[in-house]
Amino acid sequence: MKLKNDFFNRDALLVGKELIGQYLINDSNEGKVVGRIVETESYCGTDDLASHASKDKSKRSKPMFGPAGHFYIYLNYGIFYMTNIVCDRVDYPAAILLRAVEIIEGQGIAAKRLRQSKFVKENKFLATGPGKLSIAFDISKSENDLDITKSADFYFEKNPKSILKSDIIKATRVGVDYAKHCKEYPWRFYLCNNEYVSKQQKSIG
DNA sequence: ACATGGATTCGCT
DNA sequence: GCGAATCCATGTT
Repeated sequence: MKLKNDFFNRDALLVGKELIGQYLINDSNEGKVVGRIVETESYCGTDDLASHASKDKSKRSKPMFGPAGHFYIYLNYGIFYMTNIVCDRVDYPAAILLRAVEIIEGQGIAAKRLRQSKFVKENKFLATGPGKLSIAFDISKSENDLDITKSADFYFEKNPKSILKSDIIKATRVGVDYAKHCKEYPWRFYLCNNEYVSKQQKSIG
């Protein structure tokens, strides 16, 4: 069952947590790539100094202020695209960064895409980090602001098998040392003992 | 116009 | 734990 607007149109921390275990799907003409989400980070509000929206609405962060269920895609380090899914109500900036998935279908397609990026090493870890995830799912700036509740190419599907609450680890977000007190926020979620979670794992219980 | 720096990844120490 | 690769968006002249 596809996840619809009502799933995403809620508090970003709740959505970030509940996205763990759900499926991200890219249905392309090359074939289908399916990933089980194992790591996310929430960014929300203008008070969150780690969020692009903290400097108020700019041309870049505009999708974060729009309706839930749209992609927010941007280029980082001049190299990697970051894939976010907008949540919560219109005019309240909130999004979930998809940091890692375990690819369970279409590994060959994902591997082929990754091979074309000279910054990614080829191995079985196809989407263990936000940059690699975007390449594996062929997500780039043309997908920015795409409504994934309407798109036939990109969508989320509910995993009928739910994840134990105790298997979801809370942690601090990665790469936001500049964000003053906000860098301590436990707004990162990942699946306990899963080898496809990206490497940095400072759990805070 | 120009300067700045980053929601990363990999490889080496 | 640290540095390099790399380039766009943003903020500042």
